[in-house]
Amino acid sequence: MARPMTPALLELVAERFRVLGEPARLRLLQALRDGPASVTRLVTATGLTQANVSKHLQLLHGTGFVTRERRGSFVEYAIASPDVFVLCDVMCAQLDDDVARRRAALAATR
Amino acid sequence: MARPMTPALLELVAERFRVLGEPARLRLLQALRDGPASVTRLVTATGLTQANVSKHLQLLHGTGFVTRERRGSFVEYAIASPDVFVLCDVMCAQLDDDVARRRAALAATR
DNA sequence: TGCAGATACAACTACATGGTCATTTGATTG
DNA sequence: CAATCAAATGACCATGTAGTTGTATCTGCA
Repeated sequence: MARPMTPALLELVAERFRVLGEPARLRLLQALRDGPASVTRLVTATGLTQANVSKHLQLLHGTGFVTRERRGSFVEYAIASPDVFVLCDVMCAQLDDDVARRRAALAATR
Repeated sequence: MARPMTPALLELVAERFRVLGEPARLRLLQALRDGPASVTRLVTATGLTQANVSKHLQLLHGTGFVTRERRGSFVEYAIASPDVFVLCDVMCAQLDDDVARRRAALAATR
């Protein structure tokens, strides 16, 4: 956030965070970590319904988190950039820190 | 995302992304970047209503993004860890990349 | 104790969105 | 062209939540 950060820019950033703020979409990204996959492949991998997966993929693709490519009658989706996982890793680290902090705070009151 | 990533863990990560997926909350974090501030200070800084700011701060505090401390009759909120801004920076970078990619794709079809 | 400012909270409305179902579009093959 | 499989789309419902309004709680002070 080094730049001016206009409301419009802020909304764009928020939108991207919101896209990652859904367990189903995180599962899809996680599934794609092993490599590109078709929709049906992702359906079986995640246990979600086809329509549901398709919708989430539209969002992920619309925000540029995944790429889309036709392969015959299939459509292959793939991680656009490994940076997504950096975000997830930072989140996980913060999560751990937060848990530790809570535990410490709890211990202090005991 | 190096760990097992159970559904419960995934939900926790998603929750944190969702908290950052709101322009109002990003504005609050941005305002806190200059240092700790009371609720009223944040109200004037952001132009949001008091109740609204209070609610958002509850969420940010509940997820550990900000700390809370009473100072007399005021309550001072502060950034819990600068890591939040790392997340925002990565998002901004991805945003730029995505824009560039779109521009390139557009140019290719021209 | 009573008042005033600061913050939190509850109830409510409006809107966005996740999930499902049914249908449609697109591509392959016979 | 007909049949079939893959993927996308539209309609719909249910839920979550941002924002507002009004009120309650808490603190400091006269």
